[in-house]
Amino acid sequence: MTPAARRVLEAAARLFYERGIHAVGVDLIAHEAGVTKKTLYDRFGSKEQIVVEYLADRDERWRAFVARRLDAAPPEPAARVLAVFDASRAWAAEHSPKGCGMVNAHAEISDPEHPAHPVITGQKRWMLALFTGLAEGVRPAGAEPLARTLMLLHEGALVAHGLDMFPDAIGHAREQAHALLAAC
Amino acid sequence: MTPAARRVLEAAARLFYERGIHAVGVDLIAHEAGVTKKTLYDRFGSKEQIVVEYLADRDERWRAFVARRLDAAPPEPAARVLAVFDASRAWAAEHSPKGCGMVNAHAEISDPEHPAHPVITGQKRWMLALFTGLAEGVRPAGAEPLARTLMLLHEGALVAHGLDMFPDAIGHAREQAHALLAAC
DNA sequence: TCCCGAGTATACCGATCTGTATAGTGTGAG
DNA sequence: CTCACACTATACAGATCGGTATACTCGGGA
Repeated sequence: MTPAARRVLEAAARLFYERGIHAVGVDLIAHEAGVTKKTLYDRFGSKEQIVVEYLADRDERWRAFVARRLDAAPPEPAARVLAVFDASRAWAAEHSPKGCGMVNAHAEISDPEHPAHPVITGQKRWMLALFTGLAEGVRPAGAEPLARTLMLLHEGALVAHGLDMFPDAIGHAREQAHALLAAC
Repeated sequence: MTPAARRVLEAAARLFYERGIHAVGVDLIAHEAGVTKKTLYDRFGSKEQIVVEYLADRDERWRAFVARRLDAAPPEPAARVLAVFDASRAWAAEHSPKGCGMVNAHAEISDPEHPAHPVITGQKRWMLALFTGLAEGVRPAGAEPLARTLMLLHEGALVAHGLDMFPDAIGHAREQAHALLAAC
C-alpha cells in the first residue's frame, strides 16, 4: 500500500467513524488525506471499496489488539474472558467513543449484498466464537448459552458507552461477566 | 396533522429505518408518500425536522407499546421486568428487524447539537429509569446496578437481533434477566 | 356561488455527490 | 539521462442533494 493510499484509509477511517459513511464524501476524504481524488480513485477504484477496506482494517486491528491482550492474560478461561472486556474498555477509550464501528456501519448498510456486509457479520461471528471457546473452558456443559450472554453484555456495553447512558458501561459489563463466571 | 403529512411521516419512518437517514432523500420520501416536495416542505420545513418527528413518533409509539404491555402484566416487579423484554421481542418482530432505530440514528447523527439528539438520549434515559423503578421493587438496595445490567442485556439483545448474531437474542436476554432477578 | 386551504404537477435554483479526463511535477532505479 | 511510477492540479460530467417558485385541481363550508 502506497503512502498516499495509507493516508486515504486513515482519513476515511476517522471520518467514517466520526460522521457516518454516507455523510462523508470522497472530496472530503481526499482533502483530509492531502491527496487528490485522482490518486484516491487510482488506488481504490470506488468509495465502496474504501468503505470495505476501512471496515476490514478496523476489524483486523481490533482482533490483533484482543490477541495481544489475551497473550498477556492468565491461562484461566474466566480471567481471559475478563481480559476481553478489559481490552474492549481500553479500545473504546481511544478508538470508539461512539460505540462499535461495525454496528454503526451496519445501521447505514442495509443491503446484504453489499461487500462490506460479510466484514461486519464476520467480526461478530468471530467474537461469538471467541467467547464460546473461552466459555467451554469455564463450563463445558452449556458453553453456548454462556457465550451468548457474554456477547449480549459486551454488545450492550458498547452501545451504552457510545450513547453515554451511564459512566463506565464496559467496566460494569465486566463486573457482571465476573459475577456470571463466578456463579459457574 | 393533515393526511398528506401523515403519509410523509409514515414513508419517512419506513425508509429512514430500512435504509438509513442520509441514504434517503426528500424526493424519494415525497414519491413514496404520493406527495410533492412542495407539500412536504409546506408541512415540515426541512428534512431535519422530518428526522426529528420520525424519531419522536417512533419513541412515542414505543413507550405507548410498553405501557400497554405493562398494564396487562402482573404487579410483581420481577414479572414486570420480564414483561418489558417480552414487549421488546414482540416490537422487534414487527417493527425492528434491524435493531434499535434510536441507536441506528445515533450512528448517523454525530453532532450533539442536532435537534434529534435529545430524542435519542431521552428514550435511553427513559428506559433506564423504567428499569430502575422496577429494580427498586425487586432489590431496593442496589437497584441502580441491577437496572444498568438489565439495560446492557436489553441493548445487547437489540443489537444481536439486528445483526442476527444468533436466534432469538431477545428471548435469551429475557431468560438471563429472569435468572438475574431470581438470584436476588 | 364564491372562496380558501390542502394538495398536485412541474420546473428550477445552487450546491454537492461519485467518478473521470488531461496535463504536469518530483523522485528513485537502472 | 531516462524511464516508470507515485503524485499533484484543475476542470468537468452526470446525477442527486435540499429547498423554492409558479400554476393548477379539488372539495367543503359560508
